[in-house]
Amino acid sequence: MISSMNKFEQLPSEKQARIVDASVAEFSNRDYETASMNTVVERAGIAKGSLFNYFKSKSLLYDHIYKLALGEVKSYLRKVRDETVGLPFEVRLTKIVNSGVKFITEHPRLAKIYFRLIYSADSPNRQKIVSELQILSNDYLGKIIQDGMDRNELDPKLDKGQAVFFMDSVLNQFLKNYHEAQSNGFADKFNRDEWVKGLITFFTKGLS
Amino acid sequence: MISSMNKFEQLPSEKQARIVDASVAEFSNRDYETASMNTVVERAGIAKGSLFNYFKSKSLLYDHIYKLALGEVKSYLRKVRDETVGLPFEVRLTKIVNSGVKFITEHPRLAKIYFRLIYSADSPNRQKIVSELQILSNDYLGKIIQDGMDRNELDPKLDKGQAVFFMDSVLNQFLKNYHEAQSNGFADKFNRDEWVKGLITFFTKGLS
DNA sequence: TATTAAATTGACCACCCGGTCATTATTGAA
DNA sequence: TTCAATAATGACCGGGTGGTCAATTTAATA
Repeated sequence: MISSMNKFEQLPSEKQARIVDASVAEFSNRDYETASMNTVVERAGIAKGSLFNYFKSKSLLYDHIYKLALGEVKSYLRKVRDETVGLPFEVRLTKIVNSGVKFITEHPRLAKIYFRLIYSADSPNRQKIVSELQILSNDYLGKIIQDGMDRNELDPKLDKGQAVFFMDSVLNQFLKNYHEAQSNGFADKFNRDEWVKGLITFFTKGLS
Repeated sequence: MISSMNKFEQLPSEKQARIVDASVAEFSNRDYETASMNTVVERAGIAKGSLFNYFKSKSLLYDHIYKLALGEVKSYLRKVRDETVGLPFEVRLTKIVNSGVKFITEHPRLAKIYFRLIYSADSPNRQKIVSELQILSNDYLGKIIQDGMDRNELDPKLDKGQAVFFMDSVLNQFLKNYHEAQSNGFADKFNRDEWVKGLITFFTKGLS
């Protein structure tokens, strides 16, 4: 099967990089509807017709870009999970949070696309993407939680679906705030270690 | 001082209602940038010039509408807090969640505007609004938590700011999901009591 | 080098946007 | 009933959008 973005993949990689960079820049600072193909071609230094030759529509370009962002997120998560197999729940969680922070620091624009994806109401195919992410998250955090239950670090009678949801909510919101603080220059006001400690305590012991 | 929306306030209330209804409809199903003044005037059955006579700009109309939504949210929250003064933490929390669910059911469009406000990245004055909401939330949940600490139901050494953040993240995300499930017709798949019980247990005892 | 095939270009299209303002319709006082 | 003040109207404006395509440049073949 010939992919619909074959044309793009066959471009010299330097040109691909310019286009990806311009698209990431645009989709990270405007939401999907507002992002402009004109701006992308200007930044990339190519003609509009060329971009529409490589990607048949704005929506297909967006597909390429958000999948790229998600792929990077997944790679960070997979890495930290595999590196911490067998370690206690609290240690793993700490490393996961720190890995999230690292991702945000190293790929702030991809992070913004990721947060737009999970929090905004109007990306194309949003419903499909969100439910894919839920499965991903259930799988990922689900395994971490299951390991914790197997080691008797977590309550074995936990509703795993709920537990995943709770952790996911707090972790994403924390990282989103961290990301905003960082891109506003307030990152120093964030005592990260205090927050990570607080998160762990909250997850394991609650508020009482 | 003569308010800039004096013109609007002096309209016959039936006309006001039509305009508010049309605006709420539009701002609830498109985000700020994408929402169309043309659509609003069509729905409201008035001329475009009239709308711009009542509100000098799209942004001022949006101000009016989101303040209306926030006011309604606040009124629900204030009511349930005042009605539960002196009750145990868990009971209060349960009633707060149920009140949130009630709000979503009774005002689904205002709920959508509220969630857009707190989760989307691109409303006008977003930074200002979000920090106002943080203060509000700190005040509101802060008091609930403080009461819990005073009754020795919660750890008196809690970092209250963190505790508010954690609860806020989970509660908002839960209500947002509930709202989406409801507007997609999947509300019956949501065993609300199970979730409320899970939330309370998570907040008080954590996952272990 | 001559010829053909493929890639690149940007002017152009129809459409929609927020906002304006001269014109028209409505109102209330004399 | 006249007339001035006010309210309502919608055609119109400049500008931006995603997308197209005939014309041109570049690359490959012979």
